[in-house]
Amino acid sequence: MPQSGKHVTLRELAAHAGVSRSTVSLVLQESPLVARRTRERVMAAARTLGYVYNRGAATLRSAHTATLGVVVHDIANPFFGAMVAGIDETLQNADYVPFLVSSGNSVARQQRLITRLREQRVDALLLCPAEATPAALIDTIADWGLPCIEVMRHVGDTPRGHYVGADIRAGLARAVAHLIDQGHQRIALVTGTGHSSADRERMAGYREAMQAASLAPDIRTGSNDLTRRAGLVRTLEIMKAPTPPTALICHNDLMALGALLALNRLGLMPGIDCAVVGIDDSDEAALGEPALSSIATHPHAIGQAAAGLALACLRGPGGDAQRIVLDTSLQVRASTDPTSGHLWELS
Amino acid sequence: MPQSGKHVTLRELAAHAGVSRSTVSLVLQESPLVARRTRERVMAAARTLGYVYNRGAATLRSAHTATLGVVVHDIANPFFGAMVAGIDETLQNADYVPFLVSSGNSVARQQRLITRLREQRVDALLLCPAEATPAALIDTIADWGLPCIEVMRHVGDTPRGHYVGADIRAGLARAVAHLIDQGHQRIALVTGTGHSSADRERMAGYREAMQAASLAPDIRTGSNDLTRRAGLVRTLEIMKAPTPPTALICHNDLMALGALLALNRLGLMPGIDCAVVGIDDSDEAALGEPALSSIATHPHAIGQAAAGLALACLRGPGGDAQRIVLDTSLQVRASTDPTSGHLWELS
DNA sequence: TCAGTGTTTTGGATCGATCCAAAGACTGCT
DNA sequence: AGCAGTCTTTGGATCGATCCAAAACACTGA
Repeated sequence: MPQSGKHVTLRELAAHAGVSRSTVSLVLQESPLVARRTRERVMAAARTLGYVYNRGAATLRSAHTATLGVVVHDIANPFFGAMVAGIDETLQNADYVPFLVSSGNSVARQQRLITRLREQRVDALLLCPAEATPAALIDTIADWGLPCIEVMRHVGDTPRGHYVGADIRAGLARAVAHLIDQGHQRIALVTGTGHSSADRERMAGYREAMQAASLAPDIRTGSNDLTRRAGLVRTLEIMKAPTPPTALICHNDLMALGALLALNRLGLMPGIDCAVVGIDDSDEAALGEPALSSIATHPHAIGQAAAGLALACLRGPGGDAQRIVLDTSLQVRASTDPTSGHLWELS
Repeated sequence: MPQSGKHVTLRELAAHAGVSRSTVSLVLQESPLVARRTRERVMAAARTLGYVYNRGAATLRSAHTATLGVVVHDIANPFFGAMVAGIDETLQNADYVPFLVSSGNSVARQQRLITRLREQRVDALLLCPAEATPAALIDTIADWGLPCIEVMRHVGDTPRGHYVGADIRAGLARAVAHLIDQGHQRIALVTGTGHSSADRERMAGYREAMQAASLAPDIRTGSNDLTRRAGLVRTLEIMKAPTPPTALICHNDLMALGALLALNRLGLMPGIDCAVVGIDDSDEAALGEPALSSIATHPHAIGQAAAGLALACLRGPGGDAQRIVLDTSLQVRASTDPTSGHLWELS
């Protein structure tokens, strides 16, 4: 059936079905106005002709593309992998398609990508901003009239517009409390440069909890490379001090897993000689040896929430900036509590 | 400068710059026909008005969207993370934008996604087909006149159209030879269902090499879940036989890392009691303890090659189906050769 | 000054859908 | 039959760019 060669147009489809273009258009939009029998006739014709809807043409008139821009700063990070899966799932039901691009944490690249997305006339933007993104960007995007939702990170001290994230602060408080419970006193926080909102949130939650327990905060900022390798290298560095920390809270699971590797190399027993906590509770956290304690941020749910919020913005322009902050929870495993045993989680 | 509210059109831009629409159009296409001074005037006007090119409108006339569809089967797999980064990079230079979608290895979902992409009139498709994709799909896509490049996997026995992949077969031969060299005889291949082309290629390379050495092949097929968790579970199963294999070649690094975890749990020393080889040489392979030997498939380069080939197809329709197969190499590390020492690779 | 040549610029038609106001078809009721 | 009230269908006009053939312009040399 599907004709090779040029595309079938709505006009031809109308001719074939013996109705007007307008009627066909209504059918394609699933309008309730058109009679059932007519709709069926048109659908049948569409099938036999191999008609493909041309969203670009529709966009020109209706100013709505059924696409969403998604900008992340590191596509290879498993957190974003899971988040994107959540986004995908939610959009799927609404027949939206995501344009997914990765800024590689470069502001210049992010700028170019956003321009590209704007040329494509995406209906909305989900943005995990690159570090050092100028605070004005969000206002600029708002000026453009492009709905934008910041995810997990935000530029400036507090989200200026819509925001979806996780309650990292509470998570950190819980993690610190747990470590203190386990008898730790020298608890360090290993994070990025300290300038991104994600870093600041971690630092705030950590600092509060430490101060509440009258312990001296020990924050180790570094580069914005937040990979396994960075976790490894930085832990090697940290642990060679004369009186190193006895517990590390790492910026994310990747770095925490790197920290575990470092401890191994140093001949230290993770969880016994030094406790390690990650953030994200990625799939790998539960599997390792020792299993990694982690603050669960539920990336899949965050992706769903963000996409859902975007769709809501598009349906009704609504009013105020929404701020969705999902709960976190602490998964205690062997890397902080050797007695937690080998409850291997094989689903 | 950027006006809030409605979009500036090319028409307004032309009026503001005191030239005709056609001239502006030529400027935007960077045509050499227009005089330098005119071009500058138009560019300046574009800046002051905050003009944004409307690619959708352009598409309607010129039948070319500057977008590429990219369909992978598991976005969370680090191989695809790196591959997508390579694609992104190459497209960036050509001002193309990728539509990235994930089929989750479901044929039905893949079908829907491809329809969505077709509605968006993507100029070409990069496809890592879901398992059990009907062989006819590639022909159908060709009938549509949509250039398509299969990546890493292909439907049917042999690629029907353009294909970019890695020489897995040679890699497997090398891996088997290396293991035999290390004195192994009971070498098992742990792979997916055995039905995807990726599986078949692994099996073929493995079988040849084993037969060449007069050893009995031992192929363990299973589900098409190719994750760390699957590697763990399946290795636990495999190793509880009375005379288990002494070496495992796993479908990818994720599964191999899972296998290492399993050996740990069983109290076996990876690399000594049982050797493990992965495929992909992902970032994590080099970092673990023991470090994982792996067949390097260079996902970044594959992404670049695939995107490059797609762009080439678009420039000149060219002729024959191209088949690009990149070399693989074997990275020997402690998981197969304990004497390889701790040459920790910290770049 | 003018024909000849090469360089720039231009208006009208066009791509494939949607929007809108108004026409047509049908029903039930007087 | 005539009319009001629904339910369906319809033909322009339109969105914002590109394409193309032809017009305008700028030189050059006779």
